[in-house]
Amino acid sequence: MIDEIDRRILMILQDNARTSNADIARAVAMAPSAVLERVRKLERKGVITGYEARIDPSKVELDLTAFTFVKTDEPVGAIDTGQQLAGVPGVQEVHYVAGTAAYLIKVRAPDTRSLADLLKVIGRLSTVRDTNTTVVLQTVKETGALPLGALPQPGE
Amino acid sequence: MIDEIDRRILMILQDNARTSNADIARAVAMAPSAVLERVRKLERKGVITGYEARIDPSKVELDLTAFTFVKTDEPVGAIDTGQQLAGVPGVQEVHYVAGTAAYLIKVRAPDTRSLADLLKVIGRLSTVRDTNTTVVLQTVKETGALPLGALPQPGE
DNA sequence: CCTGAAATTCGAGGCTT
DNA sequence: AAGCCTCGAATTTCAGG
Repeated sequence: MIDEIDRRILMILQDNARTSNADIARAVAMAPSAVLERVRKLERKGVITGYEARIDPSKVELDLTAFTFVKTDEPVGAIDTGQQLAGVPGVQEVHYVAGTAAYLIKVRAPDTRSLADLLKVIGRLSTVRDTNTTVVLQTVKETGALPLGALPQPGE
Repeated sequence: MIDEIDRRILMILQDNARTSNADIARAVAMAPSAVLERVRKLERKGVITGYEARIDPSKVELDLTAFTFVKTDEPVGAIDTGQQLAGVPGVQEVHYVAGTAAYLIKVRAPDTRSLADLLKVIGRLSTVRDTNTTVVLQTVKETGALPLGALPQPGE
């Protein structure tokens, strides 16, 4: 379904979504229009789901990152609460995780006061039992790029 | 430093990094070249740090997402271990978090076996004391887009 | 996957504040 | 100096073969 050339195109676009077709074409030794055709097909197949500009949070007054475990009352399998959490401004990610029915969410806020407000909004949702927040002090690495190349070897 | 037009441009590019200058120009009622000039300046100032293509993990055999707390021995303030963690293939994010000297990392793998391999590699790092992994069962929302618009209001 | 025409990019240069 | 505009050659993108 996805051949070696597609993988190389995906790696290039993950690294820089604005790489020109001409440059990609040179890298994979094809005509620019053929590259474009492959990219469009990858988009249609849902392999590429979009293109995002990455913004430095500190440059737009969003210095606070936090991860919050949200425990809920809802029946196992339902993700109603998840949808509600996803709709709260400042919530970047919502993952349903193993263990006690809970979500792990990633949150951005300008400061601790805003974070408190955000957690208050979440705490008010009817199915939310409690929350447990871990504040990030420093982010060493942060990328959406998937490991399309080599994965770690067991080693032994 | 960043005016209202810049904010609108950033919002558009966060949503779709490949939006043409012509389209952005229409949206903000300016000439395309002026938009380009602003984008270049935002890049130079470090506000825009890059452009990433988003790929559906399930379409490239990466169905497993996990968050792992990594406790270390290293002195407070050092992020040496963090750099090492960032270099492990499959590790997307590395955050130094409050509490006991620990990192929270986000990890991608094709399956549980690969995840185990990855955790084995991490466990072998000399400064790593132990790890605690939470596996994601379902991802409801996942975006790198920052909340540039409205943030949640306290409400009361 | 390649060729050719319409749309877009993005630099140069000029105008206004 | 800073910001926007118009203009035109290089590039991107789409239709068709």
